[in-house]
Amino acid sequence: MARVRLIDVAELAGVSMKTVSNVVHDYPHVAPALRQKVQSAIDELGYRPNLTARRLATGRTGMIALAMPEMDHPYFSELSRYIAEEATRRGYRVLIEQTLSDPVAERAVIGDREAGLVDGVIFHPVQMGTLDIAKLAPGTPLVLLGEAAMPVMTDHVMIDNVAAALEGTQHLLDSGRRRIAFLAVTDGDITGSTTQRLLGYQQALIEAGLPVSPDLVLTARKFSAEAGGDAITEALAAGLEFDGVVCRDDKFAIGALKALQAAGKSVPGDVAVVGWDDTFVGRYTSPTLTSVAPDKMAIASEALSLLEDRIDGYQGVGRHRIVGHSLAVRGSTPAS
Amino acid sequence: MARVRLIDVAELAGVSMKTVSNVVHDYPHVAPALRQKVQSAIDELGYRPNLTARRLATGRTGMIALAMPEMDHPYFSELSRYIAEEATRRGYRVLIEQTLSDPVAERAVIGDREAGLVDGVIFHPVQMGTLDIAKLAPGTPLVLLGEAAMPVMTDHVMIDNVAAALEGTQHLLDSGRRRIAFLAVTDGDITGSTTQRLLGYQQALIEAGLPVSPDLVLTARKFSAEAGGDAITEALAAGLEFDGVVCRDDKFAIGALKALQAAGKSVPGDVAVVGWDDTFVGRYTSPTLTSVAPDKMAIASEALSLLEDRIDGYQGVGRHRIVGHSLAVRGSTPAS
DNA sequence: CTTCCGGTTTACAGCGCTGTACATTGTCCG
DNA sequence: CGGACAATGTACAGCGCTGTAAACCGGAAG
Repeated sequence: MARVRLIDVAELAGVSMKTVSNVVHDYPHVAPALRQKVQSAIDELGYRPNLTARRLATGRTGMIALAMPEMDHPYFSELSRYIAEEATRRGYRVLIEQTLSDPVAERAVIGDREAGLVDGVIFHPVQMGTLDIAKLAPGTPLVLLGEAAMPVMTDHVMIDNVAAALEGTQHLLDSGRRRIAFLAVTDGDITGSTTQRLLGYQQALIEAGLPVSPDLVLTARKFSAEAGGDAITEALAAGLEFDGVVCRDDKFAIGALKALQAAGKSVPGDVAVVGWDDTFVGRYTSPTLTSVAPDKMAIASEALSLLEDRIDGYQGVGRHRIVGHSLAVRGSTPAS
Repeated sequence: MARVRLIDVAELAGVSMKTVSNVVHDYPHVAPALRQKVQSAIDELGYRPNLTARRLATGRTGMIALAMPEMDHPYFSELSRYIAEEATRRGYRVLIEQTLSDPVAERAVIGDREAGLVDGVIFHPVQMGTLDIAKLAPGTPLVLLGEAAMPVMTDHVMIDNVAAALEGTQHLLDSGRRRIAFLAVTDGDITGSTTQRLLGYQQALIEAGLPVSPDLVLTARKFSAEAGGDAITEALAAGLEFDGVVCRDDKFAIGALKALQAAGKSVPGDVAVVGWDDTFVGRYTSPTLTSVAPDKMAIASEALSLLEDRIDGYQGVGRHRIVGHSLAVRGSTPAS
């Protein structure tokens, strides 16, 4: 079962290696008869081109890296799916790179000690600032995902967080809610996401002529459903009154749902809840979860198309694509 | 920003390419002074080895492919995470290959037209039989995941489905349930999983001296939460009585939970529910979901270690590893 | 009949790295 | 002081493929 090489095929067919290569690549100027003969030789030997060698010769790997915090976070796994599909469509393979939000791992993703592995990188940073990123990756084609503030030299895809938060909050206002909490800011949260979402939330309140009360902006220990639930429980225990919650994250929303029910509050009767990311889980909580829904498919296709430009040699300044979002209205908010 | 090559470093340091290579690889027999000099040259030029070239020279790619039906199915995304972590630990990178349960895509995974891309493949087949697989991949190091019936030539990792189903059913029996349904068999389900789980379910009933009633084995249209829920709703409408449900899948269980509640049944009061796979979602349903919990981390590490053997040249017949499982008891079943 | 031309095909030099075989140097004994 | 041996270092041939430049060939044009 020794590997069959191009030259083996060439010898069997009695032609040069290059001709075989041309047949493999469907190069048009090959005489039909020869093409036929070469093809049979290929079939007979079961020849399969060695991609590594091809890569070394062409300098292209046909692979992109997808670097995300966690494969099994619903938002990222859903996004990965679309990116994998879009990449396949465009003829790329996807290498996964799980950073687990670790700064060292994030740095490794782009400042990798090795090179020539992938043609480009799609990266959802958590810890790294855009400046670090730009410094480490001056050459690599790169597209950033998420809410990192406008990088200067790097392409970037996101949704309009302010507008989305505004709409989510508005949805609660429309159904008559007046005391709406925001869940939550987190210590050490250096992502811009929270800030922007909080901004949209405040803007909606202001537009409705309502006061923006700092009490209503809750704080959570960390990013998890439990921590979100605890924040709600504590707020309730402290006597805070609210009839709606806008969450920066479905995980927080799920925690909130549980905590509210545990405290005897009905959802959405007493308190309505809006989540964020429209993940799979929200369809199976009870009640089901109303959630801001980024257009994940659009994120995937925009990211790939920006990346492909860069791979093809585009050198301009960072481009920023805002893709669409909507509000998936479900059981955790009353029909407005 | 031209690429820096090994030879550039060698020239700057005034040594041979191979010595630079030795320094890069921490080969022990290099004189400290020389090592130092080479290292500075590396740093000065910012040299980064070209992996593609290395691969061509060594014949090893340091990558494995992970082929799964869907990246965003909770079970698979959780498993992917562990596999990605384990692979990183062992120095491999992971290429994802999403089959979407499509027979053509599955075939492509192993019978790929190209070669030399990865050192090995971890594959969770859905459509392909083990015979097809063996035929297509006579040379590639390969490890199968899931319940494909004992492949002869291929390594394989799974949990003991019969035992796990038995335990899940027993758990319901222990709490006094006597009419336990199985959710569900599906038309065109050619996976062995359902069969084995059904077997364990029946065995538990027999051991408890209970009749095995075909009525209690429900049928679902397809694999989805909705279809699972519908099956329950229909059974209820047809007047079927049951006080427990063992589900072959968390998705079915989630659908069942919703359908039972919609029909006014309390869970676990009237009907207790056991799911399968212990996915993330089950922690956030209400009630939370008791579920058979395969040891996913063990699956990942066993799979990698079998695969590594094969990559290292092991040629024996297929080995079969049964890894552990447990029952994650939560709110959908009464404490027994 | 020769020339020219475009479509075909070939030979061969890399792509950047590593493994092998061999050369060199230094050290330790007898 | 010479020889044996280990420790270091080098030269160079590939790994399998593709790009380039050049050769080839049959027919249309002159």
